[in-house]
Amino acid sequence: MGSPEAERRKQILKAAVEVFAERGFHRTRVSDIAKRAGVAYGLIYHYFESKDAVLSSVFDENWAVFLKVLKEIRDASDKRTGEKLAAIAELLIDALRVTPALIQVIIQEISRSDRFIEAPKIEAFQEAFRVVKEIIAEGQRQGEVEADSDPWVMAYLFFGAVEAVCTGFLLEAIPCRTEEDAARLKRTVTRTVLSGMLTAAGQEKLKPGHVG
Amino acid sequence: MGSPEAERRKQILKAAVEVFAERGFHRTRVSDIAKRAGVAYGLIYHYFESKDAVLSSVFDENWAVFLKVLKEIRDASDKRTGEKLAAIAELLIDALRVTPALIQVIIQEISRSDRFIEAPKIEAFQEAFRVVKEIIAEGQRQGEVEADSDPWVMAYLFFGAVEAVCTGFLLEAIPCRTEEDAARLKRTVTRTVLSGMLTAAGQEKLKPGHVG
DNA sequence: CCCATGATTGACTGACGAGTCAGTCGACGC
DNA sequence: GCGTCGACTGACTCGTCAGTCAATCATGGG
Repeated sequence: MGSPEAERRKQILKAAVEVFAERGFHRTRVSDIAKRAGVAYGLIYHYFESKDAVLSSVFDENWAVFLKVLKEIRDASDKRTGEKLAAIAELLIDALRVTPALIQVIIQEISRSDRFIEAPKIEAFQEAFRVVKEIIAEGQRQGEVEADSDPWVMAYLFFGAVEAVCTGFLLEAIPCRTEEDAARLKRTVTRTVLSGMLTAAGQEKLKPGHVG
Repeated sequence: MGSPEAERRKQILKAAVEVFAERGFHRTRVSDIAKRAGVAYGLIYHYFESKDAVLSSVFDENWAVFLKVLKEIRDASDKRTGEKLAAIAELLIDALRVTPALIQVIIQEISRSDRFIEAPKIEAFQEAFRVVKEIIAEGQRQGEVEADSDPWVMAYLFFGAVEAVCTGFLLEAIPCRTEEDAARLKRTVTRTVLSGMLTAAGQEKLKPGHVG
């Protein structure tokens, strides 16, 4: 369970994610976070430098985990390119169903928003894109991905498509409550996005359902 | 050129788009807009109800134009599904090159951001998605688009992919300064995204370069 | 039992910036 | 010339938080 200090910290971050998702970062007051977490106003400043730092921590700590998994997928030698990309899409769709508020905060308050333009967050985002680009570029070398498209652009297309689905879900335009919803969504996303990127060779031997 | 009043209004909106793109909506003060437009602070309030109303006008007026073109594309009886979707992608990529600041503001400050969750903007966005969905659904009826994927989800995938490319450009990760850049980008986007959605039949007779 | 250390509290302050408004200026009709 | 009307000005007001800090409480060690 970690030290009681670490628990308090988590408790505050959890509350912050909730209220950020509900009202947006700018409209939530620090007092809202404190109220939701059941702690005094001032305590927030015992654990965090500023309101911005709270949002930053939400992002940094979760994005690091995401990046780690992303790199594991990239380096999995037993997976083909299509499977790797499908795994990423599935990872994100699962995350969406399990922790929608967190995904919403990351999408709405960080990837988007003026804050975006700020320094180290861009770098963190780019790193994820870079990993996807590397998977795609490797796939091109293996003849599994269309060779004459820019892997950077494809990486953006891939991420963007998945992100849009997340947004659609958050807007309640795309249902994804149940396992079945999620499975169907994964199938549509992987089939549509991947079959546009993979060559015929790249589509062989994929698990049924991934493409086709 | 319109009445001098209308010109003043445009002048303020133009300045607003510029500073919103540079600093983000929340970080720009009304005085920044006034300074950039070369008018007095108070004049902003002669033409607009509030700072929010300025952003709202930026969106409303430009989105209406976009929607109009979108519907024309949908209703063009001389175009096949693939061509229609390609036309939309090309429209957006051109807009990106011609008015990057405007696109940035629409993406960052409206489609994203907490503001999003607010009332009539969602509806406006959904309307665009709906038009794309209608194009796709019609394509499915014609046998030009994969029949067993949800047209809504595909519409989101399509838009999201294009939007991500715009974001990549704004981040300077994807170059799109010259005509050649734009042409290459259009080709990659249409080829990748469309070939994932279209059936073999739907890919026949497309202009070379669109898919393939 | 007492003190020290650090978590915890919440009333308070100070800055910032949206929106107001009393007044100026220039054009135009009479 | 003179008055009116509306564009235009920018100093000021006023609410809203982010962030501070002095005081309190819980603990564990001596």
